[in-house]
Amino acid sequence: MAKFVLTRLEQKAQELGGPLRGAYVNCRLAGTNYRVLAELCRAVGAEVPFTGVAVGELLDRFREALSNGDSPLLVVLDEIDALVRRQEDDILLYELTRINETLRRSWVSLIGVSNDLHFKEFLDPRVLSSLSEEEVVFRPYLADELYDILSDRAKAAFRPGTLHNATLRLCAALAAGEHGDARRALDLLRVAGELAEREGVSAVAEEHVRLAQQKIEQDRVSEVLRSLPVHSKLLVTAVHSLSIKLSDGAVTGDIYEVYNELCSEAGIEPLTQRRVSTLVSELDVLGILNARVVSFGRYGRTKRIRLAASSKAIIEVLSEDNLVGRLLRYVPKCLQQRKKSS
DNA sequence: CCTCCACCGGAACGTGAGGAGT
DNA sequence: ACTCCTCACGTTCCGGTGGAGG
Repeated sequence: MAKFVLTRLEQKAQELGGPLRGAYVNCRLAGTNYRVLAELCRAVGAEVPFTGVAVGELLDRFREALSNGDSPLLVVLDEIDALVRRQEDDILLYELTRINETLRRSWVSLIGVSNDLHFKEFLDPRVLSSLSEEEVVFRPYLADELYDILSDRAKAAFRPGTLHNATLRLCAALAAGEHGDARRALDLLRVAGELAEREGVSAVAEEHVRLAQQKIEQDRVSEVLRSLPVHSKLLVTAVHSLSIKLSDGAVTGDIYEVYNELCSEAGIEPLTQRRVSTLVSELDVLGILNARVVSFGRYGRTKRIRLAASSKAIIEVLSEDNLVGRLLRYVPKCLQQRKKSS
């Protein structure tokens, strides 16, 4: 969205004869200060390597490339909160807000986009004050608005009569229920359309939308599972094999034990429990696992971990991996012992 | 009310890969 | 060839903690 406005703005500026350059960076995707800055450099035509140069050096190059051109630069930092979160190192934002003091012919405008309304609390006060901030809050789309957007697009993409009103309403309602994300609603409609087409039916029904929703989620999960590093795959395998016996979720200790067994079975050096703990948290965020801190009082405090992805998807995707695949049917020793003792 | 379990999760630090500049 | 950068991924160390049981 911000991207779209940015290109429109550039066009408009062109028409009016006041050149304007735009740079769009998604901070969460970029990941670090360095890479955000590197993208900004590229946007103004300075070639930089993806690693290897000091941040200060990048800043110099950025500054130089800017003062060579004489059109102002509009910088859009999407998901800017990702940049601010890891405290202490908001040098980049600080420098950006002060960069105009050293430029003569051009200047920089900064737009930060964030879904988190409170991210400003984490900002360095110096940054906050020099950002003569103007705040615009967009609320998420409501179902009705999504419906309007959808039916507008649908006119172009679907033949008349192939799309029921109720179908559109459902797409809009489902997407509004999540985060009011228009892209999500459009995806839903597109996939539902594809499903109906594959079935050879003439109209997209509500049922297709529900199927589409499932399919989108399944595809996402499979994709994530596939691209996981070995240790994470082993962890998922461990949780999976434990979930068969322990219906109400295993705890960190159990999982780490099984994970260790799997590692020696695969001939891999196991990671520390601390490391495993953060991997589990990451898998939680990705929606593969479900980890919740629980306390058993006297008997300690730990995380209860269970599968969030379907067992079917896990077996399907992980058997593609020839190292992890053959461990899927492995029955952990500690489970056998437990069966005897109970 | 205090203890103490079984971990949690922050912080600092180490290592090796990928690359620039000289 | 050598020094200097960043980043990803791990390890080590350690203070913190909810609540059952004494």
